[in-house]
Order: sequence, then C-alpha cells, then structure tokens
Amino acid sequence: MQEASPGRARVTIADIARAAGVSKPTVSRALNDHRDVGAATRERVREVAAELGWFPHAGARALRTGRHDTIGLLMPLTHWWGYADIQYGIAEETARRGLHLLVQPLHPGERAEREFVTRTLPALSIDGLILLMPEGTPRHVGALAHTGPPAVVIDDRGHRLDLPYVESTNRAGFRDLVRHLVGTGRKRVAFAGGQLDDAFAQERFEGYQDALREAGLPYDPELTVLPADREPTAEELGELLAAGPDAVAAAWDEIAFGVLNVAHTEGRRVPEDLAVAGFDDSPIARVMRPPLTTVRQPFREMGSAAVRMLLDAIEHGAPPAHFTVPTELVVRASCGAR
Amino acid sequence: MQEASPGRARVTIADIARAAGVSKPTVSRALNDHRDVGAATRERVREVAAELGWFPHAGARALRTGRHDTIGLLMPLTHWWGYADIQYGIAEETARRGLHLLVQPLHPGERAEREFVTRTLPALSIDGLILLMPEGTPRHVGALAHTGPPAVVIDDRGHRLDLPYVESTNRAGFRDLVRHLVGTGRKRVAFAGGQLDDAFAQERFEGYQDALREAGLPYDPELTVLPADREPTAEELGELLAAGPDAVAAAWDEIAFGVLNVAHTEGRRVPEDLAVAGFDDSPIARVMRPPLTTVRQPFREMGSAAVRMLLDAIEHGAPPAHFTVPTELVVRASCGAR
DNA sequence: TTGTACGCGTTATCAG
DNA sequence: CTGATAACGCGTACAA
Repeated sequence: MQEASPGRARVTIADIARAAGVSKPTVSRALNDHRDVGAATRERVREVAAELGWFPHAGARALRTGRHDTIGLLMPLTHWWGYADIQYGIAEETARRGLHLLVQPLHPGERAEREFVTRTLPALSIDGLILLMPEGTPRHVGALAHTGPPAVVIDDRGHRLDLPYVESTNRAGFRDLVRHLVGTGRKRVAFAGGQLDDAFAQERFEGYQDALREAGLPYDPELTVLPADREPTAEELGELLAAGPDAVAAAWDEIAFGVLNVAHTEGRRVPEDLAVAGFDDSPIARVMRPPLTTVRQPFREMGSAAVRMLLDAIEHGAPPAHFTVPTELVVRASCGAR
Repeated sequence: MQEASPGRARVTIADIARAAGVSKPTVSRALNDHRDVGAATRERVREVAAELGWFPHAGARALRTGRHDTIGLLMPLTHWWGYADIQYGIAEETARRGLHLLVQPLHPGERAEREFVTRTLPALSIDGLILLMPEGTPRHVGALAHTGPPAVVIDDRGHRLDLPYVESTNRAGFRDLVRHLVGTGRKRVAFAGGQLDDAFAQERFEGYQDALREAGLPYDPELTVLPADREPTAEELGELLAAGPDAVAAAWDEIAFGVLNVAHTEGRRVPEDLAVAGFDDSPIARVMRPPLTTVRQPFREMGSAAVRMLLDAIEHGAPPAHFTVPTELVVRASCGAR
C-alpha cells in the first residue's frame, strides 16, 4: 500500500454498508441505479455514501465489469490548432457523457507504430480508441481493426483501413469555394496547392476541377502550382500570378497568406485586382489583410461525431460506417463579395 | 463480463504460472524485476509471458498497489496553439516514462470547478495532477492542495495557490526584448498591451518599464495602449503610432500583427521607420511580413518540467517548489537588426 | 426486495 | 529463492 500521506483510508462500499445497516450488494445496487432496490433504502444508502465521501474505484470496477469508462485518443505530437480543436470536440463529448479521455502521443515511424500496437495498446485501460491520423497514415495501426478494442478513425482520407471513420467534405467544400468565386464574376481562377501526396490537398484539387468543369471554364495548367511535398514558395506564387489569374484559391489558409503577401509586394490590389481564398478557417484567417474568405472545417464536430460513433460500436456493436461532417463557406473581404 | 467479441479470454499470470510450472507470485516477481528471483526462472517466465501474449491489467494492478501509472492534465477547452504545445511537452515526457496521460477539460465557472474538485477529481485513476491554468485561475481548485493527489500548476502567475508551479520568465523576457530594441538605437519604444487583468500582460508591461528605466529612457504614457479587457483596436493602434514611436513592443504576437497592418495602411515602413516586436513566437510570427522579432515561450519545456516536478512530489514527497524556464529572444527582420 | 458467496487479476506477506 | 494464502474494491449469480 502507498499510505504516503497519512490521509484517512479509502471509503469503500463495505463502509457504507456498515453505516447504513445493509449489505454490500445492496449498496452497490443502490449506487448503480438498479431497479430492484427499495426507494427508501436507495435514498439512505446514497445519503450515507455522500456523507462518508465515497467515490468509486475505477480500477476495481474495471476489474469486475471489464469496462473502463475511458476512451483513448491516439494523436500525433503537434501543436497544430486543428488537432487541438478536434481534441476539444472529443473532450467535450466524453466529459458530457462522464467518460474519461486518455491521450496517447503517436511517434512517427514504423518501429514506433508497431511498438504501440503490440505493447502499449493492449495494456491501455480503455473501452475504445480514436485514431487521429496525420497524412502518411500509420499502416501498421491497421492491424487494430481486428485485434484491438473498437476504433474510429478521423481523417482517414485514403480509406485504407477497414474501420469506421469520420471525414469532412474536402472535395465538395472546395468546389463550393471555387463556385463562389466564379459566381462573383471571376473567370481565371488559379489553384495554389501543396503536398499532393497528402490526400487532403488531392481532394481539394479535385474539388477545384469539379467547379471549373461545372462552370464550363477550361482547366489551365499555368494557373496551378502544385509542389509535391511542401507549400509553394514566394517565387512559385509569383510565377502563378504572372499567368494572370483574377482569383486564387489556396489549398489551405497559410498558402493564401503567402499569396496575399506576394500580391501586396507586386502591388496587386486584393480583392479589386485579385480575389484570394483559403481553406480551413484557421485562427489567422480573420486577421489577415484583407480578412480571408475561406471554408470552415468542422473540427469540433468531427471530434464529437467520432466519440458518438465509437460509443455506438462499443455499446451496440455497430458495424464499420462512416460519417461526413459538412464544411461551411465563410465569406470575408478577400474575395470581394462584400 | 463483456465477452462481446468472441476473442480469446484474457491471458493472466495464472496462465503463465501454469505454463511455466511455477506459482503466481513468482511470475509476478519475474515480470516486475524483483531481485529475489532466479535468473533462469525469470527468463523462462518472460519467454512464456511473451509467447502467450500477456499484458498487465492496469485496473487490477491499481487495485492492489494503489498506483495507476497515470497522470491527469486539467486544461481549459481551447484550441490555442500554446496549450497544445504544453500538452505536447507533457505527453512526450509521460510517454518517455511509460506513464499514461488522462486529459480532463476544465469548464469555466465556479460551479463547474467545484463540481470537478468534489466529484470528478476523486474518482480519477491518477497518481498526480497537472493544472494548466488560464487567467482568471480557478480558485476552488486550490482546495486540491491538501485534499487531492499531488498537483503541479503551470502558469500560476498570481502565485495564489500553495502548490508547486512552473513558470517562464515573462518579465525578464520582455525586458530583454525591449533592451534589444533600445540596443539597436530606438529611442521611443511604445508598448501595445491588452487584458491587464491578466497577469501575463501585467508582467510584460513591468518588463517594458524595467528596460526603459535601465536605459534611462522616460516612461511616456502616450506611448502605451493598455485596453483592460481585450486587444487594442486598429483605431487605438493608430493613435499610438500618431504619438511618434520608432518602435512598438507588443504584449503578444497577434497584437504585433495588428501593428504591422496599421503601419502598412499608414505607409510606415517596417523596420526602417518603425521597429515591431511581439512575444510568444507563435506559428504566425515567422510568416508575417516582415518576419516578426519576438520572444519564444518554452512551452514544451514547461510541460516536461511540470511532469518531472510532479513525479518528484509523487515519488519522493518533494515539497512545493517552483521552476522557471527561460524565454529566448528570437531576432527576425521586423526589428531591423538584420 | 435483500443477503450470501464468490471471483475479476494482481501483488504483499509470510513461511519454508 | 519460491510457494501458499490473502486481500485490494466492486458487481453478479443465486438463494432467501
């Protein structure tokens, strides 16, 4: 035993039973809202429990029931606001349901992934797992599907795993964005992308092409910059602007910020000469000059949806499904629509 | 029992004992690196355990030992990158030590705080708690000090609680920043603050005054903007610039961004006409135009330091102490020093 | 509606 | 160095 601090010993249901003059099982039933307990007994037991300051021992309960009332979150080590926002949504939903949230950092690399799945995961006191997967998704974690606890994936753009997942409307959201630009009279809409090995950017690029097709506008390769493994540089953005677009849709807000900077340097007025738009609605979007038109990613909602799906799988054995949370166009000054 | 999925039943040390031809206690000792176990026995037990795919049941272990190998993190619901970075540091350190991290969102308000301390906290399966306290620190959580598990506070600027805490050098860091501006020849350094009820901004303001005093420069109220409960507006920043500063030190990076915007609108060149600097080294600092000189907050280090302090308190009963992590001046183009 | 008896998986104690 | 025994706190058969 620890007994480090000389604090009084733990209060157990045995103590309550003694004080209330009933047996342990009766206390347990009263405390767990079982129906077959006398109303008067239940009340008395609860009063005594509160008086004695009893609280359940999660470990003992888990040992007996096999449930931990805890869900795990496997997430990359990052300080990107988007993942923090997803965690926000998850934490809010778990707290609302009286569940605990155990956060496990995911170290990159095959070795670390395998280590996690084979050694760390099985020993976790959790009822289910949410996988927050960055691009370059851990493939070994896929083994989870059939060996570990119920799991739900957020952002599995590649759909490589046979697991339920939550996604947002990247492609349709980007299409809506470009559609909006076209709707305000822009004819030469450029696309500034990046990291096309990333399925996110890929889907957004497809949404861009969808919108062009839909509007009967030609796809002009000169109006796209697509560095495969990074964001476009200022030089690349300069070349893009040299091709004469009247609007630039960026794959995410930070790229749009770069576009604004280059446009400013070259003396192009935004939005008069050039409309600029981004994607994600990051915290910096609203403070850009001019404030950036963008598409809000429903990160919090994705988090809470993942929790709900996971509980469905845990409690009702729901089969692998997927849930799509819609993005939302946010019109600000940079596109000239207002 | 759950037995939901027809997966094989859990492997316990009893299974290992049977397979290895020894008793349960011996298996336990072998698996826990007790000294009084024969080397050969230990090896054999370990091999069998690996072969059978055994892993410990955390709940059962906690029930017996009173330890959970888990620490709790109480943090506000936010997506601010700074808190995410602190969590990064905490998660990295706990993972390194084989500990688990249980994240508890802190809902604002006295009622929710009291609820947390009296109902949620006692039932958590944790050995210690890290309190990530936003401004307007929960006072009721202070009751933790003597009733709950060992706790460590991060960012308790007011030092109101009798708990160990981790802080960074806000005041000295800001003094260094202003000292740097003065060192490059600026004579009229302005301060753009905000939320002075917040101890952070207060300390930075004091650092600003320290540097002026040290340099023998007068404190001119016209060169400060100090909105009490928010960030300065563009109009307020315009008035500040009208007072003719040759440098502006902002209490945090986002304010500096606003200064850059206003300076640009008014046609002032940065850094030629006006040096601008911020504080925090947020992700947007390096992409501003020009890139922002600022002071890096050692968030990750603060997180890992908090874990170490907490473990000290848990394992060795270390008395309440405090630990200060130094900030670091980051010189970029906006101050003209290079 | 309530009580008796037991076991979940693990480790501490003690005897050998 | 090892084994027998008991106990951690709780919930669930089953019997009353």
